[in-house]
Amino acid sequence: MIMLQVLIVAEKPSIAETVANALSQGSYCTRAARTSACRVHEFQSYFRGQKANIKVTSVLGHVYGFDFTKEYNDWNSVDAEELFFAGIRKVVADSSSKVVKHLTKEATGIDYLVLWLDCDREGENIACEVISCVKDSMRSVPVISGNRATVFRAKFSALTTRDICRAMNSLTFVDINQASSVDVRAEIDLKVGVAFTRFQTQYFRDKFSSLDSKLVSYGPCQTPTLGFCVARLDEISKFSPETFFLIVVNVRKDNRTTSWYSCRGKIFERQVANAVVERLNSCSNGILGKIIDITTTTERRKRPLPLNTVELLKLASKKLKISPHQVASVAESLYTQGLISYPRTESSKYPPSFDIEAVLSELERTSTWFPIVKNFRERNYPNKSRQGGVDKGDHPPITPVRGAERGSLRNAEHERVYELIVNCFLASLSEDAVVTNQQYCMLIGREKFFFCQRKLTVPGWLEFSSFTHYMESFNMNSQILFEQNDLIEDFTVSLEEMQTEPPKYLSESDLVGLMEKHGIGTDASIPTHINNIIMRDYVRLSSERRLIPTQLGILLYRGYQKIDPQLVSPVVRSHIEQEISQVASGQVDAISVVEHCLKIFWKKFVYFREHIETMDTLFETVFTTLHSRGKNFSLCGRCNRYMKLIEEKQNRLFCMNCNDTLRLPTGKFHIMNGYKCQGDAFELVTWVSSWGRPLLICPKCFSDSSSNTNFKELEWYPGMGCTELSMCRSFSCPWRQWHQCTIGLCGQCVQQAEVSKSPLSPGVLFLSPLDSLQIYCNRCSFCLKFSRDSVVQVGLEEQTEKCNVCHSRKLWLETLTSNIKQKGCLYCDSLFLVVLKRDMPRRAFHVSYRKRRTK
DNA sequence: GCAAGGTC
Repeated sequence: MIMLQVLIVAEKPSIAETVANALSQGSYCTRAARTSACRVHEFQSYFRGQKANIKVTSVLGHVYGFDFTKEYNDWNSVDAEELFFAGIRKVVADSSSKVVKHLTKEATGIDYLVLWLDCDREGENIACEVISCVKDSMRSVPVISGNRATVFRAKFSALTTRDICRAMNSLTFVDINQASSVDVRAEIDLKVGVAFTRFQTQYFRDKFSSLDSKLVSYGPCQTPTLGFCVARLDEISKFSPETFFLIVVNVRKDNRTTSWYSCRGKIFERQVANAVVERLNSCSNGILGKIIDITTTTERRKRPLPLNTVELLKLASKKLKISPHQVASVAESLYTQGLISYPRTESSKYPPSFDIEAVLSELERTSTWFPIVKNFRERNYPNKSRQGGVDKGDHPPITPVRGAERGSLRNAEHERVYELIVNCFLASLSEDAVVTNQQYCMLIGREKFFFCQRKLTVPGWLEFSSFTHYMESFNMNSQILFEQNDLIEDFTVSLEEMQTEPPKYLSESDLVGLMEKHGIGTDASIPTHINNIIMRDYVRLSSERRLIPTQLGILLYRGYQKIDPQLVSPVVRSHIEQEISQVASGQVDAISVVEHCLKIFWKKFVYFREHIETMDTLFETVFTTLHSRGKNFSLCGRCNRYMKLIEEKQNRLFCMNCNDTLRLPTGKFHIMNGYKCQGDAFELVTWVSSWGRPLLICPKCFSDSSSNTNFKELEWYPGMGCTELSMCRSFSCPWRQWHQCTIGLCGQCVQQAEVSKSPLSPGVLFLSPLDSLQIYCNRCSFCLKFSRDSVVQVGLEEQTEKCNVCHSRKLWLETLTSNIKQKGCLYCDSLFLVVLKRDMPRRAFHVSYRKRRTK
């Protein structure tokens, strides 16, 4: 009988292992694979009635992502509007380059492929990515549906052995509609996000000098996220505080003072409040208060639901003051250490198969948790978790998996997040807390006053350390002070003047809640979006961890609102989501949705670009415009007027006349009076970079090409500015041939190359274009400065006459003593020895190197 | 350099 070859692919390594364990009843072999994370678990079993060799492995999330084709990557040559119609392609995601090879290798010769991705749209999409990776390696032709199918999809609702086996016995097919709905979302997000981001980044950077943001980004998720923060700011600033009054009666009884408040509540008119107080005071002599009513009510504080991701983010931010981004990262780390279950889940209900007992015994094995769990059990817990909550099926709620001793984890944040997760787990299985409210009502004259005593009669889940601070609001030990019909003699009446308070800025926890409510981002991406708007400097985090919009954030929001409020509205995202859902359910085809949505956003883009000047007035109030800054510097090639040099984080030249901005690199600039670029007639400038070497550049050529060039990684040599960086568009420009300044190989470099066997070619010595009494090497630190006390001028021979011995170009020298130009080689002639009062470095090496090279 | 979505 032929043994079938079956490959199962899961979305992540942990699920691959769970599946292998369940299907093989625990007897499988594991081997390493090309990607250390995606191991392969093998066993023999039956597949569709035949004996089969089954391999289970995984990918690491998406294998591919979308990007523009290469020609669209240049910010300067591509108009942002074109991006709406640009070609896009699927490219292997950064982290997945090994995964593709891994899949093709493992799929070689297989008969069947079983896709065990998470049961959501993204999972369906990744399933298709896996198919495209393995289709050429399979022995059989990949058929994705029908009787002759060779590619199947496992749909599981829980990761229990029973459910995994059930899923394996009822395999279905990949849902192409769901998969393509993900591509729809990706294409729209990419094109819209990148087009708007590029356009507004360039627009604002070229316009405002004090705006140091490298990037002014726009995104269908990040921008509405910013919107929530600014909307709250608006609520705060619109708020006008109102004065109100509370009538308070302080009663003394048994050496204790209690404050009773008028049943009228807040009184907003001062006259009314004063009148009531006066009436009470005027008749206080002889008038007694009387307790006319005592009511006792109980209030149940429900235990928390099992923990899902969003809830964890909110709780940790609120109670532990750790940012959602950080919590997500700590939880991931706890998960990979095997301490907690998978931390990205929407489920808030334990599945029926969930083994609570197993978790409890794991906790009991540590001395930290043993007494707590023991105490917990002694109260006949665990209770079944609270009614309500959702079981999404793929991942159970976040719970501890293994006990950890206090102090044994990586750092304090790990400790606190782990403790919170354990506490939430125990709390979700505890008793509800019960609060008893005792409300007393007292009558003085015709006025009623109340006093409330709250007692926590059943602490329940509030006893776990993460929640104990709730208990502080209850006066646990208070005795009952008053009885029905008691008469009160000893009291004073007073008026408390107060003001209504504005809402506070959004906390991270509030923001997570709003994003979840409006469907902005997913549990895994919400922390990233929040982090994004902080990193881009649209909001700042206050010391109380509240999100305060910055001026930039506020201006962007106001600008969008002025031009097109939908750009910041959360509704737009949900509208797109609805259309995508129709693709997923097969009601509409993907292409028409992409076209439809892009058309809408393209129109928005065009309108936004036409009206962006309305944003200027907003920005000008806060950011300095280029017009009002800078000093006249070099000549513009278009209008021949002086451009202004603006030296900020991003150096720029700004032509007021042409209203154009040229970006310059970091460093200092000197003017090269009169020398112009042959290509565009802009005046050349000398740039002294952080390496301290002067470099001649045309600002226009530099600005046009700067986006493609990483200057830090380049080595510098004379003439590079206008030649080697291909900045210059003119081949006839003499400045491309800047080797007028070069002398010859650097002796110091030659020596170093000898010693270190460096494969790098040695540097070149050149006369500084700024000061002809200085000679530099373009690579090493060698620098030669002639003393002004003895040397008048040094220059290169116009004819490129070279030294016969070492091939260096000859220099002429004019000294104070001789007054005539003398000619010689820097290395080989004694001429320079006299003025330098030293020999040139490593001449012998220099010569030997030359000789060897010329052999 | 740019979006958002998975996962390490």
